[in-house]
Amino acid sequence: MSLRAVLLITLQREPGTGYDVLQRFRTGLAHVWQASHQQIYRELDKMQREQLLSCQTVAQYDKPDRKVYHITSEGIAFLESWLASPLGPQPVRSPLFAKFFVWERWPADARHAELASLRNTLEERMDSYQAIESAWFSSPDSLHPHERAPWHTLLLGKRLTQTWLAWIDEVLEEDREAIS
Amino acid sequence: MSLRAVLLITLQREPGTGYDVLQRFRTGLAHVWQASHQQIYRELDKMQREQLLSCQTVAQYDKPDRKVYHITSEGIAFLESWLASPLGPQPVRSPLFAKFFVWERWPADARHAELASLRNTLEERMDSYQAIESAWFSSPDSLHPHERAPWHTLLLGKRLTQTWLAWIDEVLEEDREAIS
DNA sequence: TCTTGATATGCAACAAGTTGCATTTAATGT
DNA sequence: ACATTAAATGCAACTTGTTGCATATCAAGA
Repeated sequence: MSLRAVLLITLQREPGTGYDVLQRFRTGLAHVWQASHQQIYRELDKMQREQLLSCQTVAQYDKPDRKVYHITSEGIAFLESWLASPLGPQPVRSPLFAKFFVWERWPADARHAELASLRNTLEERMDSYQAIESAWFSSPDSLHPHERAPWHTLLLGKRLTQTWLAWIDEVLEEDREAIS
Repeated sequence: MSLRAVLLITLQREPGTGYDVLQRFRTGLAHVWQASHQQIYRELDKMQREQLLSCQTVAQYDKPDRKVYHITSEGIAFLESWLASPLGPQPVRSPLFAKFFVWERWPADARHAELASLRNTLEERMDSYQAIESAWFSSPDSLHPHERAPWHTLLLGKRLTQTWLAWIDEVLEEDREAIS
């Protein structure tokens, strides 16, 4: 249900195609939602059939058509009711922690590769958050109240990522000491 | 795939029934994995059919049978190969952050209810982590190296939860100021 | 006594997300 | 000249997770 809501949120700000949404998920919405193109296209199509979105097909000579989706009044109603109803707790599912639980069976080289690659992912994530911050929230004090809210989420995203990074470094350090 | 691995991990430590696993997910594994009883029962059954687990049906007079699952050598092989292969990044999906993106459309009372209930969930989570720590890791310095690893994950879980709590309080505070 | 909650298991239908495949055009790099 | 990447869309099959329902026993509390 949340994918729908996120699609409505971004299309309400600005109408666009499936591909446009995919790009937004990769850039300005990177810390909010990620989905594959298949999922996006399928959901947009379904939402159009359910009247939450309307679609203008823009023909382009010698190129495949662009399908530009717009939110409808039904879509707005759906979004408002989604906003009004509480989310309910998200289940904890951490395969990495599971691996830590069987540390003794986890081969050292696989462990190091895993943690190094995770560290890398987190640093890239940090960079992308930083990029979003520079692009949209360079002077937080002069933001309108409703612009401050998304800025806060970015702040939390950064803090959580930093907490992870610090922890990984501690674990790697302890592992190095244990070997020596 | 990760649910399978988690089931193998806990059943390798100690054989048990679906219900047993459900209890472990609610207590000692609360910061690692959570799943509903339906999911657990179905997956255990499937894994038995695929020879990753064996099952002893223990009849109990006047009570429904207990199905005790044990890991097989194939199950161990599966687990080892899961441990050896890297996890790949988990997609970011945060419906709460999405709500923050449309702050201006998010009714104030729904917002407060949402944040208060999340705060509550996080504090309960913190308590359950604390309970796990007291029960299993009361003296971290005297733990064996492979016992320290799961303790580390608990530490990270606590830190992440605390980061969330601090952030929520900041947001609530700013919101109160904005109203006054 | 009656109800609630814990123990213990399961089916069926559905929703959400992944993986693999497939197409066309244009631009850019080797 | 050839290969790759980006732009742009989609289908089909599969896996994973949720929701609603259903069953039976036992203990404890109102």
